[in-house]
Order: sequence, then C-alpha cells, then structure tokens
Amino acid sequence: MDSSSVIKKSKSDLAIEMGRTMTELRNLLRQSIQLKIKEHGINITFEMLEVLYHLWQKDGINQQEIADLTLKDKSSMTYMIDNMVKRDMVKRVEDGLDRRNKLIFLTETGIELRRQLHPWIAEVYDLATEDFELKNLEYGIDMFQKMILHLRKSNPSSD
Amino acid sequence: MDSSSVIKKSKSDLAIEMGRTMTELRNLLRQSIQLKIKEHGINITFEMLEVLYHLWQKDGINQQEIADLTLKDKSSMTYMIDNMVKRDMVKRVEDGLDRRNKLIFLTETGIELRRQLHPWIAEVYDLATEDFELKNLEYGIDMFQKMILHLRKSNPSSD
DNA sequence: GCTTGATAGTTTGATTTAAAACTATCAAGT
DNA sequence: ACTTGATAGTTTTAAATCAAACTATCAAGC
Repeated sequence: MDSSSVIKKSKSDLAIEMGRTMTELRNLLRQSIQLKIKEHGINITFEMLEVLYHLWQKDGINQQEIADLTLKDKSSMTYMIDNMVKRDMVKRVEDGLDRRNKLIFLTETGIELRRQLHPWIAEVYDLATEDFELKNLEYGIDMFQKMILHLRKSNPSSD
Repeated sequence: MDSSSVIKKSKSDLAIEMGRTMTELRNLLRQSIQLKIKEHGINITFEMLEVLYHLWQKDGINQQEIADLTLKDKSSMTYMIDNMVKRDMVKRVEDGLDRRNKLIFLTETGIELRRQLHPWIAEVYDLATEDFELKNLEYGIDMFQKMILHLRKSNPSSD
C-alpha cells in the first residue's frame, strides 16, 4: 500500500485529477446522449435537453429560474429560449402578476418530446451507474457539496 | 431510512443530480481560479492555464496530445495555441521525425508563469478539499472512472 | 406619491467550443 | 513503388458562453 515503488500523489494533485475525471465524465455523458438523439434523427442540442428536463418537472417557470437550474447565465438563457421558441418546443408568456417575468411553457411538441427523450437519458445514466449502489451516488454528491461549500465560504460572491 | 415521509429518488435521478452538482463544482473551481488570476493582474484565461499545466509536466508535446489531456477538440486547440503563441507563452516547432506534428514548447515566459500560478491552483484545490482524506478523493476518482468505463463500453467510438 | 435598490430580461461583443470538410503526412501491406 | 487507412493540423461554420451595459418593472421606506 505504501510501497516505495508507488508514486505518492499529494492531495491537490488528486483533486486536480478528480477535476479532470469529472470533466471527462461530463463530456462523455453529453456525447452519449447527443449520439442517441442523433441516431433517432431529432433536431435538438444537449443544452436544450437540459432546459427541457427542468420544464418537464415544473412547467411555466421564468428564465432566471431556468438559468439557475441549469447553471448558466441569464443572457445565455435569452439566446437559448429564443432558439427553442423558433423550434416550437416552448413558448414565452408574460406574467400578469409580475411583468418583469417571462414564463416559459412547453408547447405540445415540447411535451411530446418527453416521451421519446426521457427514457434515453435515463438509459444513459443507468448504464453509467450500472453496478453502483444508491449510497455510492449519495456519497459522491455529498463530497461535491462539501467542496462547493468550502469554495463559497472563501468566495461568497459566487452564486 | 425508508420512512414514508422521505421522497424516494431513483438511481438515475440521483445520477442526474450528481451530474448537476459536478457541473456546479467545476464552474466554481474555474471561477475561483480565474478570480485569483485576475486579482494578481495576469492576462491569461483558465483554459490556457489548463494547457500550461500539462506543459509544465511534459514540455514539447503535440497539439493532439494536449487536446486529449485537456479533453478538448483538436480544432479548439489550434485556436488556443494560436492565442498562446501571440501572448508569447508557447512556441510551435515542426517535428522533424513526423512532419504532421507541431510540437509545443514553453517559452521563457511560459516557464516563468509556473512559479506564480502553480501555488494558486494548489491553493484553490486545497481549500476545496480542506477536510478530506486522500481516500475520499480516491474513492471519487474511482467512481468516475467506473462510470467512464461503462459508457465507453457501449460507445467505443468515444476517445 | 417618490426615491432607491433589487430583479428580470435583452443586447452587444468577445471568447470558447465542437463538428465537418479539408490538406498533408505517415505507415502498413501488397 | 502504390494503394489504403490512419493521424495531425487547419479552416469554416454554428452554437454556446459570460460580462457589462442597458431597459423595464417591482417593492420598500420615506
């Protein structure tokens, strides 16, 4: 275990390695899902799918809320929603109660897409976590959230 | 543990949640490091730093290898290296042994940057992993690599 | 009511990214 | 030598990204 033939890595080396592995996994997940979408000849990007995913769970939220959920800037969201409106997946509706808001609702097309796409997403994630226990995943999530807390503590500006 | 008052999440729900947390952490790491760079008035992006990081460990590799290490497309690397050459951090050298390759070497400036930047990177990662044991990190890396293996198995094209 | 600060969305500009089509080069088998 | 397939790099194009400056609206306190 501590044999001299094994190169010893420092904690920050390991942390950097974990960051890299994390990115590799995320790229691969995107790639796998995008491949599956393409195989079925659907004209939609991975990023749009991320937005749809949240709308399927809660329809009629505003752009800022979607931006928070997808961890993107609100200006990116203007661009994204524009694009999704063009492709008739969602529609913008003025909020009568607060006229600053534009509420985003799924169109029939957007609702219909769920039937096709949701199983594929689940399939990819299930494949990735094939031989995992629930508690493995919980452990991972917990570790990340701890790291996020540490970083936020020293950099409170970051929401 | 299995109380009816607790909402039960499926494995793929948890996997998706982990994906989100992962992205949040990555954004935050980038943000923290970029802030630190900016505080010290250095004109360099996080992405360039990632390239430098690998060159500091092994100088004189080709663009494709850097792309693999940083998990980016080779066309992104053309753009990136162009930019870094302009800022005199690296130089392109034709490989006499294989004329397809352009070997990337650090300039004096690029070497010098290590002294300043490396401690900051380590500092951010150390902060993030403050109260972690080495084995926590190893556990996380191991979990990611398993997931990557599963995905690659079913999608061998993805290098 | 009016001011002040916060919030939602947009626009603009610059950067980063990947996919696809392309050129050049190498390497292996015939 | 010659073909064939693989590999490295570039160019082009379309998406996606964020920061900063801007408009419109709300909400709280005076």
